[in-house]
Amino acid sequence: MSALHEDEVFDILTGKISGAINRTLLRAFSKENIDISTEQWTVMACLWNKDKVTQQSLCDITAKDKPSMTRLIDKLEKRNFVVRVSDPTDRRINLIHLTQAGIDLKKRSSALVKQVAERTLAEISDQELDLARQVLKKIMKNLQ
Amino acid sequence: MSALHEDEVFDILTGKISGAINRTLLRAFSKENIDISTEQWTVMACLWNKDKVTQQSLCDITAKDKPSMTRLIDKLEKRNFVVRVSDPTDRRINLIHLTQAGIDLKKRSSALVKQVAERTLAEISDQELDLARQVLKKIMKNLQ
DNA sequence: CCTATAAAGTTGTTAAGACAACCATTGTTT
DNA sequence: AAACAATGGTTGTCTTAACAACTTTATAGG
Repeated sequence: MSALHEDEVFDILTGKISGAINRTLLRAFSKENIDISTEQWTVMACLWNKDKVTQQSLCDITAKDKPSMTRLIDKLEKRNFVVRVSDPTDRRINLIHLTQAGIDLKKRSSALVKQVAERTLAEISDQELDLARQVLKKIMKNLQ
Repeated sequence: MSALHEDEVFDILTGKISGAINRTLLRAFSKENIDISTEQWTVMACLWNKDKVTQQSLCDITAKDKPSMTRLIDKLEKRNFVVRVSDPTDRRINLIHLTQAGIDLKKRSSALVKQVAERTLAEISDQELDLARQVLKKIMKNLQ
């Protein structure tokens, strides 16, 4: 009857789910000597999908704020996975370019990610997943 | 066909959902001059449900590690919402007791939390929510 | 023009999580 | 009883997130 199921909202709130996935993936990376955090990986995943974009657009996609992105990219640049390239037509803008090492990282990590995703979603049907996805979408929309 | 819907796993991974709920609630607290973080609130919520428990049991419930809990409780103690009480029968143990201020905080915050929860879950039927919950439960189980 | 405003990034501060190493106390095993 | 392991907490270090304040560059209005 009630629309409030506090325990479940609570679990999402505490980040139990995302935290658990995060830790699992991080351990998988470290086990394979891939020296990258999951946060850094999500930025890389954006770039593998579309390269040479602004920091701001990476913020929008990952729902992180600008300072967080600045520091993440600092670390990725230090590890030589990306470089900042100033946009000649608008000098406020940094376009983030993948390096060869950044491109190579995709191959090294994608098998691991697929493995973790499969383990995470085991025994969940496509139907169930679709429904869960719709609910999550509505929640995101409700929060703007 | 494929069980991999990477974009959605990705959203959970990035903590987009939990982050958005978190920020919304934090802003609601701060707007009402309730000086507490959402992480601190989740610990308080555990205590409102069951008082005088060990730090370890709070770790288990919130899925945080011991150092994180030590520091969260440091902060809650500094704000006078809880006190550490040494267990006389086992001197390794701190039992975390709510103070009167800690008890009072529940009333001040619960309306806000209910409001945010309602906004978060708007236009989502009980059926949908149940299904989503089952999926999340399976995911948690898959990750141990 | 030129002033105001907005956008893109950076820096500073504080809070939090992960991990390892550690201390104190209790339980167990001979 | 003594050595050992296990449990409950704390501290140290590194990484990350949120928010505010700031710099630089571009755009819009008068």
